[in-house]
Amino acid sequence: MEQNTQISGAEWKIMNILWSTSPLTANEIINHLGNHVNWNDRTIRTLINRLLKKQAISFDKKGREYLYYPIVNEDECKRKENKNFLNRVYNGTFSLMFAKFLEDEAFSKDEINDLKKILNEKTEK
Amino acid sequence: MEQNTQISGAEWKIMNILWSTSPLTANEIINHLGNHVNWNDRTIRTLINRLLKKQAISFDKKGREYLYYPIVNEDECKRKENKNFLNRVYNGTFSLMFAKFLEDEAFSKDEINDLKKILNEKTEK
DNA sequence: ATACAAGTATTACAGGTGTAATATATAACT
DNA sequence: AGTTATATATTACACCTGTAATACTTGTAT
Repeated sequence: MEQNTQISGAEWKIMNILWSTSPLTANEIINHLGNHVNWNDRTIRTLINRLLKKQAISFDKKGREYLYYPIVNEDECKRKENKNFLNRVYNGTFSLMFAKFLEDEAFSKDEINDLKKILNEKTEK
Repeated sequence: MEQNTQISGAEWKIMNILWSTSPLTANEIINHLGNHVNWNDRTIRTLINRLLKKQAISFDKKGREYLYYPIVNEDECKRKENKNFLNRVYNGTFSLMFAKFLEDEAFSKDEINDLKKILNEKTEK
């Protein structure tokens, strides 16, 4: 994917599915999405085609179907989105963002402990 | 602002300025932005007008100038953006997002301690 | 070999966005 | 009071997005 092309909100749903399971046919993608969203099949196929055009995914042929798989790196895309979001909303200040998330989201004790563990691991390195 | 209207990436820059300092004239906004971005004055005025139309900001007249100020709540907007971002990129799983941010961003010891403090405060409540 | 079902490819269309340029109104100076 | 400099308001335009519908192709069953 050209470094300036961008994955749109709707397209992210598809990328996340393909990053977690691939390759998948269009129909399989549609089925996976069935649980989460309420889009027309046509719409999903449009999004798949846009991702192809953006060179975020590619495919191999299997009979008359295509088997789609990501060709952009998940970590890299998420990193880029993180950065954009942080800059856009919080002028790049992570602790501001973090504080606001914690304010609003409800976390169980376990989840908070997980976060602490993640932080501690970071500290040790 | 209607709850379905959205603040665009470029518009966020202006909202963040007005949330931190207001009211401001268009020229003052342009000056504040001068430090951060490289937009034509015309562009900035367009964005101000779009925010007016979206009823995210309003103004009082001062002579021939307008004094702009936000009329949407900062916390609420950021909360909404947080939620959208988290859902879009991480399927709503905060710890995934958190881990990835920590992976990629460079933090000083002090910053990490800040984060820990924020977490501890959350725990105590 | 042919028709059809089921894929893929192309086209549609309105509203949002980045990025300005042009037009209009008016406070203020002479 | 008329002119002008400077604000604001309107218009422009191409690309992106959400959301499909329609057209085209082709593997496969008869």
